[in-house]
Amino acid sequence: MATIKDVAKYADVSVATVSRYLNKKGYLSKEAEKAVAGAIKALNYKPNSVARSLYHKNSKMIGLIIPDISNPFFPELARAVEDVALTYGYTVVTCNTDDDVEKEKRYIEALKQKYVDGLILATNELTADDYKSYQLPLVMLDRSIGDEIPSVRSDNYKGAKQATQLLINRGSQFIAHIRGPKRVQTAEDRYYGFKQAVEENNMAHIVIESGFDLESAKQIMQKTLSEYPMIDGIFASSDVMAAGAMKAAKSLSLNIPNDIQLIGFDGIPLGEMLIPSLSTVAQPIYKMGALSARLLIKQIEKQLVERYHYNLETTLLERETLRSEQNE
Amino acid sequence: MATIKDVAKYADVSVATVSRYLNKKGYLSKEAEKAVAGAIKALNYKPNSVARSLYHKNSKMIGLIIPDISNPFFPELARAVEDVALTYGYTVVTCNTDDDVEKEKRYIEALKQKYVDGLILATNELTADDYKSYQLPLVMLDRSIGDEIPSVRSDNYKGAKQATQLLINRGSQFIAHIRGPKRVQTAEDRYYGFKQAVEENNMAHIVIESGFDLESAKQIMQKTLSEYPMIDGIFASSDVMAAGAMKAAKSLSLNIPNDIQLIGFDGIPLGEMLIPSLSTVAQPIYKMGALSARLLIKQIEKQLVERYHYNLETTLLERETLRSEQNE
DNA sequence: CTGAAAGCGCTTACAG
DNA sequence: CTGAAAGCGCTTACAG
Repeated sequence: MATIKDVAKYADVSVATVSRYLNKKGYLSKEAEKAVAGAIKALNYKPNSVARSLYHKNSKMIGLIIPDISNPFFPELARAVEDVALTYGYTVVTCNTDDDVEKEKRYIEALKQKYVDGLILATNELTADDYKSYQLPLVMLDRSIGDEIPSVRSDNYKGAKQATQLLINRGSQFIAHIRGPKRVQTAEDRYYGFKQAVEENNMAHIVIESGFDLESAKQIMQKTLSEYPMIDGIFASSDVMAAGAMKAAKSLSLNIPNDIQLIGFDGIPLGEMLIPSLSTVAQPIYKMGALSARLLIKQIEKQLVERYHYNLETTLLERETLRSEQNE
Repeated sequence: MATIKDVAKYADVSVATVSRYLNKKGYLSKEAEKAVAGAIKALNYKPNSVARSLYHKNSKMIGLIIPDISNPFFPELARAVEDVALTYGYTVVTCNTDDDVEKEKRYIEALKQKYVDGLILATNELTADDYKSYQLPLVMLDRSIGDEIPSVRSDNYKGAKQATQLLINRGSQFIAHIRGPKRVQTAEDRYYGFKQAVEENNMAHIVIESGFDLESAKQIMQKTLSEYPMIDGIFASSDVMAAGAMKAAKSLSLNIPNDIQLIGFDGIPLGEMLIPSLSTVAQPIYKMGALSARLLIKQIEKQLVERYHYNLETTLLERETLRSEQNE
């Protein structure tokens, strides 16, 4: 690979001149400009990013810290972050932490040693103080943690409340909420939205807790449906959990939506693939990813950040796991 | 952040000595060792990866080039690559090319400027010559391209043949194969496997082509099932396409597996979430990712690579879209 | 066993 | 408008 020295020699100027040309900084005579341009072309010269990094103490890389890319919520998010990053000339390094604090810390250390310019965090483990100690531009995705670190979330509370209300409007009389783990903020918010709606309507209900995976949701839902045959509506805290609930209902020969109406949360592609297709509270996943990337880059580039916290609207997607309006 | 100079000053030795300590190279007196260790601890010193990169012309980063992380085949692959990379101290940069040659080239250029150590390619666009011109350690994932570049694939031909044979054994009389685009090597291989099986059995069949997405598969399958009501078995070139076929059958009130048996390809988590759960030819996705990462790292570290080309076994997963053995 | 020096490929004050 | 020089934070021959 050609270096700036090779270009300078070829163009018969100094490396400083080549550098000025590259960065469009400082004065350059027309001749010098032409000579350098020619040399760059002739040698197929590309500036070395590592050398630039060393000088500038930046890397044009951002880190995306997520629990697990295999969880179907994250690929679209990751995709959005990458698309925006590419637009602004950044590269993204995705790190799967499996919700392991030590792993997360190690990853962040490694990234700092590489001069990453900033971090998007979609994990739940560290505290605001930990994060501040990194002295890096940051964005929290899907959670917030104090006022100082910008955050992008969707309105989990409101979406959950709407979903529950819809179940009620469509005639469910006894609603089960299968919620996610207590330590996960979004699971909490959704639970409170559910709670608000059932209480406002004085609705019979039950809340059960499960992991976010299909199998746990299926198991616990099977048990719950057997014990509480009066359940005729389910609000699941994620689409994958909803798929588990569908399996559970099927195994008990319960028909969806006739015997039980079902609504999930997230709006991942899976929902459409199910039969019946899954009604859900769709989060603007791509938008969340894109927005957090933009927020991060603004901070990195020291531009004005007008707003620090985003609570994005969700969309109710009525599909086949809900009875039609006529039945209201 | 502390630098090697700070450490040297603190320990009252030269930076060369600190460097020797860091790299466990060359002789070091016990005292020097102790002093340096103390200084590193006291200053919480971490070596700067960028400076190291500049000297060594490497980066401990590998690039993973895929069409689109949103395609459910890729997250698990990406996850495996990252897990193995982490083990060996590498960071992975995932790049989505959308099967766009220019985008792929730009990504690779950008990675080279950052001194990436090697590339895992799961894309279909460039030629062996393009790749060789990059002068980087390479592994082809899910395709192969000449003998010189190592490759990791699963045995698409054999898996497809087995799937088709299974459909036949279970009593299907007229089998449709919904295949992927011609330009995709895996789609071709699966098609040939299908072809071989139907020909060996003298089985009535039809082949239709579709994109790998749900919607195209559904549309074209709807049309095909209407035109060919005698179809009683479908082999889909991917699980997502199979989900589309399920939707199509459902829309025509056809029962799976009673009216039509169905088998997909890939073994992504989606298959289990469907109702009925999808029978499929499971690729060892995680293993493919892990193996390609190991192969790449071996090349990077100039270790002996015993084998260049891997054709991994698939596993037939019999689930609910196939009739039970009694019906054979 | 240890340090001074050169070099990896850039950028940017500084002097001219 | 342009070049020589110092510096970003490391590593490694080389000399002692």
